[in-house]
Amino acid sequence: MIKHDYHHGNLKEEFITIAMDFIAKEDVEKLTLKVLSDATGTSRSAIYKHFKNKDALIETIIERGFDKFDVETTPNLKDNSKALVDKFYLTGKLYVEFARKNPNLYRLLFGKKYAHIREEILSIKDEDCSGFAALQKTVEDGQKQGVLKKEESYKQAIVIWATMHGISSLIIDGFMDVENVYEDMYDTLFETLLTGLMANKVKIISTVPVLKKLLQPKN
Amino acid sequence: MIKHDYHHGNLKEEFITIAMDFIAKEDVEKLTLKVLSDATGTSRSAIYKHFKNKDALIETIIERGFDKFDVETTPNLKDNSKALVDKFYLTGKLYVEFARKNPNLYRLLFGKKYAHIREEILSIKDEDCSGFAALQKTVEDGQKQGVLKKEESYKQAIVIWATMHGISSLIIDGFMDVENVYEDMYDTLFETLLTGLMANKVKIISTVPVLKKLLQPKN
DNA sequence: TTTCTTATGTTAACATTGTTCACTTTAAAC
DNA sequence: GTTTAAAGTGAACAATGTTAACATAAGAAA
Repeated sequence: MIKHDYHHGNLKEEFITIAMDFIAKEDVEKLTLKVLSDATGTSRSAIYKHFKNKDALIETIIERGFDKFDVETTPNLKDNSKALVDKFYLTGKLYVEFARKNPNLYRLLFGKKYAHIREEILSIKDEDCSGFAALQKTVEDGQKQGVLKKEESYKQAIVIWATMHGISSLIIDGFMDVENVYEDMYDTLFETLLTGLMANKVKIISTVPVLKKLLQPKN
Repeated sequence: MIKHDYHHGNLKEEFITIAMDFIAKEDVEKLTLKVLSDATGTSRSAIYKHFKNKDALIETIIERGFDKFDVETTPNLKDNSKALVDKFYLTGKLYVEFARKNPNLYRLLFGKKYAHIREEILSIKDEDCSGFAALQKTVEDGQKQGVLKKEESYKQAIVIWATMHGISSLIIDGFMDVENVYEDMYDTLFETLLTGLMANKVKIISTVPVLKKLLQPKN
């Protein structure tokens, strides 16, 4: 007679941890209930005592994922000790680096497959707390300071996001072999973006080397 | 005794057609062998007489998909009757519109899930024929004409692609409700991109209204 | 302490998935 | 006309998510 460990303790949290660790290494598609039951030493149906179904676990993963994403990226935007363009530069870099370091999680958060779950989560969350809201607010600050062109802030924010999302996706989905030239690529991308967004006649201050060079007055 | 239609005729091509039609409406993930067998009135294993496995069918779909994509987008880049910036503007627009009209196919072509199949296909195809090569060449033309900044053409091409891929992905993956303001959004995006890429001192000609306005000399 | 209830686990079973295998039928080559 | 290979069939497999009936353990109630 095999002795079973009933009442594992904190099995629910353990499922979540294992799932997140798994996604850190492999694609969400490969995360099966068997993976979870094997890792916890439970049966394949044990999870249903803690989650309604697999999607409910995924939902939790997405929530945690967005928390992690927010913690690693948005604080920069709100750090007013930094020059405005530097905030954009650094936050953008952190964005791309998050995607590079957590490709499977990034795809889970920003891909199509679980869009229905994401939308449910984001509709509940306070919209003003989202990263995009912080981005848009920073764009508005930039316009007030005369650094950015006067334009609908929503549209400018989308342009910035699309740029960062684009380069991140190309990298993690296998279209670029940029392990080495990644920083160089990012600088070119950001220079182009910032140049396109900037207003003309204002002196802009930055402490980021590549931006200093870009922003120094020409002829 | 049921009479079976042995030797269907062109079942292989029919599988491909049905699969492409399916993807035009629903996500690749929902394309099962049962869908194909039901639609053709065959058994679920019939497909194995024409394709090694499901992935082999997907491979064919991806090949056809890239053909379709190339036909609908790249010819513009090679049309030298158009002004250079207009080529970029129009091709970019066609790119985003392709994604909007064929979201499931776009995701299949440019997503991660079947990246291994895509890479196999693209490694066989003549690289110089790819859309990216055409883009890079146009970038080089732009530099020669003094329209674009002198910069590594590869990097500039990546910047353009990332921008278009980013906005396309955001739209089709459910982050923007731009059914109405889509053209407006694209114009803003393109203006920003072009402004960032342009060289300074050259008069640039365009017949696209929004670009005319952008390019007319200021101050 | 004993009993009851509920949370939390188990096993067995199901439909659906892609896939393989032995078999059957048809078309065409000889 | 016979043979052969191409192109279909159905049964079976393992893996998937899921459900249902059952088992156990922990803690509240007696």
